[in-house]
Amino acid sequence: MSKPRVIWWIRTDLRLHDNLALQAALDLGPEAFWPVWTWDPKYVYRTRVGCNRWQFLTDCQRNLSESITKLNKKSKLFLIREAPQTLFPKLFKAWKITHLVFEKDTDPYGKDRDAVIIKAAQEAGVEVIVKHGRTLWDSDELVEKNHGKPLMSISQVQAAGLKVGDIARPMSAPISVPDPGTTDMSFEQQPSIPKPDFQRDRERQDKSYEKLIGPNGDFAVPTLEELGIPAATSQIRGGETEALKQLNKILSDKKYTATFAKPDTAPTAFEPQSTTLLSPHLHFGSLSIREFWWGVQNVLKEHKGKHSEPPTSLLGQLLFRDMYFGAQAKLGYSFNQTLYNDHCRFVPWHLPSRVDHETKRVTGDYHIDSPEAEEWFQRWKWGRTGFPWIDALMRQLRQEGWIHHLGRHAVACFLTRGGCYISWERGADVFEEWLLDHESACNAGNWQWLSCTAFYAQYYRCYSPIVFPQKTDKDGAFVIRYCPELKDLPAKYIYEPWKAPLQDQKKAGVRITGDGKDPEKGTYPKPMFDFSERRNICIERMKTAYKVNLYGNDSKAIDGTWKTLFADSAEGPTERNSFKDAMKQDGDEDNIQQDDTGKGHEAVKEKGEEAAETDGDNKRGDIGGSKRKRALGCTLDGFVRKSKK
DNA sequence: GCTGTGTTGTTCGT
DNA sequence: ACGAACAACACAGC
Repeated sequence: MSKPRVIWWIRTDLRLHDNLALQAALDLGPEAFWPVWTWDPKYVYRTRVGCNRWQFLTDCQRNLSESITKLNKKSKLFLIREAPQTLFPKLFKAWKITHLVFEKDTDPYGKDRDAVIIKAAQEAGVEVIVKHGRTLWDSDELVEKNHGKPLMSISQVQAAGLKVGDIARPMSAPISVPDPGTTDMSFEQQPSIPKPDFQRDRERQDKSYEKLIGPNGDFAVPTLEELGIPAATSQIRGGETEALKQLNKILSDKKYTATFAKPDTAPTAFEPQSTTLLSPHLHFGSLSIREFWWGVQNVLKEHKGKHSEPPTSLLGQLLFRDMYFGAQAKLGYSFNQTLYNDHCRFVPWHLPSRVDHETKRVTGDYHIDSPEAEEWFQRWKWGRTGFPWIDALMRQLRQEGWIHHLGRHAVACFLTRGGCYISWERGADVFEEWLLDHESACNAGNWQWLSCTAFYAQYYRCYSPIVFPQKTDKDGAFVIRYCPELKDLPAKYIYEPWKAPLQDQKKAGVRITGDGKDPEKGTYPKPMFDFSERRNICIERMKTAYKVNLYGNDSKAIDGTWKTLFADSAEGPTERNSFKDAMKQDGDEDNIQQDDTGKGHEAVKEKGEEAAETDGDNKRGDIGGSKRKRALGCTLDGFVRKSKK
């Protein structure tokens, strides 16, 4: 038998340290060894990824490629611009591959894709080696030890984890890698079909597929320029080198590491942030979860005095991550949506997802059942709600790709059960696009947690956008950083600027006016509703939803007959009007839309959703951001661009 | 069936 | 600063 010719297929493990798949590949003693990344159109076009995460991903790829080259001048990350499903069969033949090695992926698409590749490899006589690696325990084993059920609580994770076994100690990075063999690419590239393109940030046509191995014929990592994506606005950078530096910084502060308690960290802190900022590295695998786990364990072993415990400790945070992976492992695609999800409570939120009942999956489009809710959603997304705490967080999310965990709680509660009564799936879509650390399992899980549809049920505990931030930031330094137009307002009004007398507004050079749709310079919008009124309405409705007690897989939830069960829970219009009257005091027109028929109101659609609904007539690039938002008569996007500077 | 606890609420009292 | 009431869910352990 000839010596192994091995492809190390990298997807979720952009690192050299503690890499089980890499080690398994090297253990084969290959005569030829290629580190390969396939440029999957599913990610390039069909996953919502903002400019900051594109930057972070390509940072990780470039850093890994450089690190490989340091080990062997002839080697690097071979980034090939084609879908793995069509590429690998050709590559197996052209490079005479004997083994394909990769880290086990966890999300439903990843599992489907890998099943296709494994089959193709077997047909080509290529041996496949799959190594679990990106979670503490293999999520499928965790489910098995949890009696075949999804992991829904931290105690279940701890119990099942004990049964699965010890968490492996991290391995160090290899000191050398074998030469690659031929890099002959004399086969046809299967053209990629870009439509529909979910990338709202894409400014120009994507060119990353123009040549199979890149514009210079060197397998290089694509630039944002090639992708047609504008420069990142975040300062946070990716790569294994960065990740290990950051981890060491955290671990060298032994007291911080040993006594970390999540609920006590401040969501208003910045530089340094009160949490580790390691989650994006866990997502892309530029940091090994075991390196993190055992690094903390080593500090705990030496620490004298009290240390924190799960679930609030650093290790507890990692356990929560495994919990969400363990829920998704069992529930599959349904975990990321309400309908057909038998563990997600059905709540008749506004703006619910459309579902394809054939595939039982969401289409990416949604029902605009209430124009008012759609407007609230847009104002939430673009940081123009008129609640400075919420707006500052949403602007931070967009600019930095990161917000503190408790900040995520605040905006998620506000959008769903504690304010807007809008489907958590709308919020999850926005987080998917903008978060550097977006992880589909954690995102879906946390949104269900915060919306009290799974994992958590105390819906009467509701975050106030005024009181909550005051606990850690009385003067609103955090708000002022992201809403600088409020910087000269007296501190006592910083979380409720609409209460500032006109004289104070004048002195501060800001007018609290307008509905956030077309903000004039020197203004900050009025709040889009009375918060305590909305909180009461939401809690009432949650109570009803809990009483009705439907889950996402219930036929009544799916076929729409749930409506009869919620008949007496309509919103009281009188309450709302009292707030609107109050807001008219200074003579400004109150523009909160009250178009109950929806007539004359052009629905705003997300780019990909629009394309998904129509039958593909849209030319790519036709659906520009500004055009899309003009449909609402709304120049929020204009505000966004301005604020980027 | 009862009781205590659950990573991360708010308001009001002392 | 701390504790209780608010109005009240789910689950584990007994």
